[in-house]
Amino acid sequence: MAVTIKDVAKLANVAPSTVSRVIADSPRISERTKRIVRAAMEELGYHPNYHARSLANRSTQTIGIIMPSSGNTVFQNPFFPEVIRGISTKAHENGYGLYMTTGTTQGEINESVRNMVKGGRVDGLVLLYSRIGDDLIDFLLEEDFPFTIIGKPYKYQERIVHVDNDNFRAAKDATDYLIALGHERIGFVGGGLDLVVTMDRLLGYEKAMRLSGLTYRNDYVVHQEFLEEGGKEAIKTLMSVDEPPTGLVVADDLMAFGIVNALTEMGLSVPNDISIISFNNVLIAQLSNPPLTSVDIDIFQLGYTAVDGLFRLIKKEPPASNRVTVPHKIIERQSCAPML
Amino acid sequence: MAVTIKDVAKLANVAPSTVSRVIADSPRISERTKRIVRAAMEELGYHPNYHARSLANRSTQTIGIIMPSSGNTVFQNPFFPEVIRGISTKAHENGYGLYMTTGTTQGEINESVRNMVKGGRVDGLVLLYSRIGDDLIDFLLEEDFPFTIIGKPYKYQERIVHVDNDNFRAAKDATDYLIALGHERIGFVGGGLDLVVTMDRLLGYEKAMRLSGLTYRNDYVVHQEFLEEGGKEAIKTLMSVDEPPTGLVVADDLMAFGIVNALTEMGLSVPNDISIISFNNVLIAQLSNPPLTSVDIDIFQLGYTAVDGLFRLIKKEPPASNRVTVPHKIIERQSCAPML
DNA sequence: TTGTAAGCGTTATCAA
DNA sequence: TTGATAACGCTTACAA
Repeated sequence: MAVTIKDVAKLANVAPSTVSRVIADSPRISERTKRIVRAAMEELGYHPNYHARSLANRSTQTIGIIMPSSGNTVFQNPFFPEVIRGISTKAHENGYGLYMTTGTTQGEINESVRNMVKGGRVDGLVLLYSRIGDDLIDFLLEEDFPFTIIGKPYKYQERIVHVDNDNFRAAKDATDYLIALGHERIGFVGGGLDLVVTMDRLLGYEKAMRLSGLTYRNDYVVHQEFLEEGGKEAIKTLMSVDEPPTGLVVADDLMAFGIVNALTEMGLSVPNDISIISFNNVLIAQLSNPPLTSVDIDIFQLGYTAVDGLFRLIKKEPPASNRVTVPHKIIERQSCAPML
Repeated sequence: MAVTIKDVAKLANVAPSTVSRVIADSPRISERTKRIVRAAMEELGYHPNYHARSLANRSTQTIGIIMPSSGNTVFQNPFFPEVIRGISTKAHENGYGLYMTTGTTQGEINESVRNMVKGGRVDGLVLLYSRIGDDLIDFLLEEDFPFTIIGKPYKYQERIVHVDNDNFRAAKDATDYLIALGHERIGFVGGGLDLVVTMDRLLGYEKAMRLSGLTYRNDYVVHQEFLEEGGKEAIKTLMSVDEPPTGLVVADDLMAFGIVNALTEMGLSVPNDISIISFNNVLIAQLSNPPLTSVDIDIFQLGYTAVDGLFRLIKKEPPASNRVTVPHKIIERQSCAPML
């Protein structure tokens, strides 16, 4: 059996409560007693039991990370490691650890979130996605449980602390970039339509098209998963319409990469035949051939800031604002060319 | 205050212990009682408290992941997301969650591991690296705490369950591959010399060189961090010796990628001026220009199998073998050319 | 088949 | 400044 606070108390000739106070470095304990108790802890190799502590304390020093379903495929997209890097950096700065489960279905995810929350397993949650109609949000709000969202909540935006890019604007900028190069037949490749980020970017794209007097065509808009495969599927669809687009706004680098590869296989060239601008600016964007012009959304910062907000919530400090917008910027590389 | 087992007991008109048994689905409780209790749980929205449970139980249903120091930079290498993907898949299959802390220094890591272990925060540990002289291993062995290593332990190999590639052989294969292409001046770029994997691969490289009667030159061997930057540094050193190598065995794709880029900047071409074969076969290897010939080590499987072994340990099932070797294979792409 | 009661290892409250 | 003692919410002998 492990050594407990009682063993230490016995050895140090004090009460268990005193030991507890020494652990907490309470100012109401004499330096002398502290020394003695600490010596006893040292001698016995004492370490506080985490669960007993959390139970008495109602605090866990850990935050939960909720990923979109199928953690299995999610890690294939470099977005997630990078956002976790931001999260873990901030968490670590505050002595917090990270807990994550991966579920294959949304049902599994919901179940595991309920367990985390109701079971008191974590002090707060960061949601790495925002899906339209997600009932997790209602649940968390109802429970009054601290959480932040990376992305824009599909409702209750004033009530939910979230960190996001201005995706509408970013997509509009990206589209305008293509338009400025002289493109008129511009397509859009997004992720699932149930993701808020997809909607925002789609809207930004649409706005740019309309403002420039270009026609918005339904068959120029395709939705796929944020994976290389998704890109390949998307481009097949797009190239099969009459008068295929000459420019593409793609919501994810990995998808764009898939598109470039598929195009190359078809004997078409980027940017000579088709220009592509994508989102995220992960390493792949640099490595792609040609390197991709991509909208940098500062993924690390997204994660870091979300945790910052979460800590405020946990400490019940009212946040300055419920929404933090992380700036984006277009990184120009070689996947876009002017129309002749 | 949250709803507890007592509230449920009261509503269902049974003792708390009965409720507990229903949760555990004990066969010694009548179906009728189970129904009543479950209805009560439902009605009150009861969820068991995780910490109380773990405390009474001494089981946490979570496994800890230990990464090499500075989790901050570690996620930049795609090795880690991929290995975590394997880990999380297997963990999820068994209803386990993942806990991870990131430390900036080895001291911080050690401290947080001690806390996890002594504090009973996790049921077992997976170490994602193996460093020579790592005292974590002695600690864990001493505590008799379940853990597995991805890589080869630097000592006690018969006692520690670990999952590894045959890195000696893999490096020998890689070197032989270059030799078969006619290269004679072959360099080696590895990670930190304190990593066991580096040593194994270096030894394999050396063996191949000697067996083929080629000279092993100290100035052909360089060690750097497993990052793009590391690669750039390495190649600077290597190109400054007299008679620089014409072929390179590089222990990591990301490094190799850095090398290729640096070489390109110097006006040299891969594979025409220098052939490169690297390790890991992550996405970057495909994307690099030229695509890299790389030794696939099945990272996912490494993670998956390590957790499998860990569960055996936790359940005290003696494992078939303490060492599992995951097969490697060379994926040929376009970064190697024959010497003329 | 179910109830009683003693832990599990802390923290927090109230006295002293 | 310290000590008793009652929570915290659950599991598990031991009884019944």
